Amino acid sequence: MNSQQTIRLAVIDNDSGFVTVLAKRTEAAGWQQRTLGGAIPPEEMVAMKLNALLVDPAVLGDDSWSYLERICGMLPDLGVVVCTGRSTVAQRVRGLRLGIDDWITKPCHPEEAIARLEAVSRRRRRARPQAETGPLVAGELAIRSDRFQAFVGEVSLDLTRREFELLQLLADSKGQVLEREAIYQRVWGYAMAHGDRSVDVFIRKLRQKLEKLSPGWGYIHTHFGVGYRFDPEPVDGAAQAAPEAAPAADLAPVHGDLTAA
Amino acid sequence: MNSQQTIRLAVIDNDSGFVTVLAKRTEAAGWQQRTLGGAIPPEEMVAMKLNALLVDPAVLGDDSWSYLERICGMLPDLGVVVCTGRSTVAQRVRGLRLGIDDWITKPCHPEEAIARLEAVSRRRRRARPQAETGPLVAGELAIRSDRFQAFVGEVSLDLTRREFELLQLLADSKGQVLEREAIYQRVWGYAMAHGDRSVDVFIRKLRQKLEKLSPGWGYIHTHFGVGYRFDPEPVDGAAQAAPEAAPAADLAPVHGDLTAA
DNA sequence: TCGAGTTGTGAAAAAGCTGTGAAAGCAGGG
DNA sequence: CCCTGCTTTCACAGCTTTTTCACAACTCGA
Repeated sequence: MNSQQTIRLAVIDNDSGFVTVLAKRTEAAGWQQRTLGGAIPPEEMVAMKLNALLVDPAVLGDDSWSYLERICGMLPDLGVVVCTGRSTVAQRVRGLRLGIDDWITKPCHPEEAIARLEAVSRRRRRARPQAETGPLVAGELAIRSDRFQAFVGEVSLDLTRREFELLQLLADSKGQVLEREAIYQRVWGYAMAHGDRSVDVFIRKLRQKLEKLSPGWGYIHTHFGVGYRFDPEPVDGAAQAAPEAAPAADLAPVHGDLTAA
Repeated sequence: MNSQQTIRLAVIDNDSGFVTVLAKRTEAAGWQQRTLGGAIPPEEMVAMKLNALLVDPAVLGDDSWSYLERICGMLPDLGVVVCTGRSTVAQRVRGLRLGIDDWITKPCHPEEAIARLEAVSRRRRRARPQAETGPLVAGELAIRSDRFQAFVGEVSLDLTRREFELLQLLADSKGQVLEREAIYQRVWGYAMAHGDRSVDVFIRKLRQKLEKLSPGWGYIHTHFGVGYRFDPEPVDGAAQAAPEAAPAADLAPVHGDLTAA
């Protein structure tokens, strides 16, 4: 299995130099990073589906402790790393006891911060292999990662592993256009050779299987010269009386979007 | 069940003062600590069922890196904390990348070391109080963990220990597809070597024994390229109903499972 | 409208996976 | 020390999936 799953990181810090450097490096590593100006409600964090959080309590103000405690309590899957200036042993111990995973002292090398974030989310992931994240619903489709399979109603699309991973990746970034290289990198796990058509071929297989079980819906859209975008929409064909099956998509906001404000 | 299960810690260090203080505190905290004079084979570590390891690579000699790598690779569930003297950022990053969970610099306060060890071995509190929930029933099968055995009616399947543990793991996650690596990790206790076929072989043995005492039921399903899924379903002896029509079990919502309660 | 560059398709070749039977290793009990 | 079960390893057959190819169909700018 792909061990290097992409990490979704949020940073709460106002040391712009540090944050910038960090952003550059995490991006190069293929992580998705979002910088926050300050504390945001735990609920929003949940929606962002983060793997890791790097935070300087100095910017949190007075009740940073209770905020951190709330975060750690409500997001047991989130790896939390504190990176701040001078601190006492007692403070660090208190933080770690409270649920924080690592505590780094500034100034620190961005590379080390990244390595520690990586270590922390590695451990978190291992501790809870596949949390009960309900199925991802899109159009008539239900994507269930506990089954490595997608369903229309009760019927399985009968996807192979790669097909499933591709579909999952696309659906995870619903609405976003993904370039072939990026898709290949994330599904296959290594760089795409020039001229490789694998992605196209698998897109076709997916479309075939989707069409067969869920005609009346268009799921995967081609962006010429760019890549593909997943966005379930009822096919506008006037002839289609079919799509009376409730588009459950809206009922289950399963996936928040990191890029969405 | 107690979420704070006692931690089994091993320490590889020769700073007797530090080790002694540490031992005193961990003992007070109810941990089981074992101090080792130097490197021991990863296999022995497996046997010790450790949760955490505190190690000063200085006492490991020259190939401390490869040793640590081996440990981290074979015992992914082990929390590894390095505690040593001066080090460069590059060394720390290398260590963390390699699988180490935390890296502390000496001199360090024992309390902080303990807090970090705790943070590192903190993991899901799985309230799996299999405290006599009675035998787990699936299809014609009754799995009785009190007997380390499965029965069809009164007849024992005559499972060996590994067979039983494998069956129990699968049945515990009924309906879920488990990957080989995950299965191996949880039944054998350490990471699966690439190309190891043990899981497949045991699946075959289970299938044989199940088939013999409970023909007419299919229990273990193969997911090509992924792993196996336990889901008892009556086998349609003659060419019967549609093959792909999902059995009722599949329709159940992903969350709560009434039969488990 | 033309042409270079892209994407969709079908099918064959190559690679990879799983089921199986059997032999080789191992550990505990006579 | 030998026996006896249990576990691991091996080699191979049969299948499934993935990759590769050659072409047709299509898009977009000149």
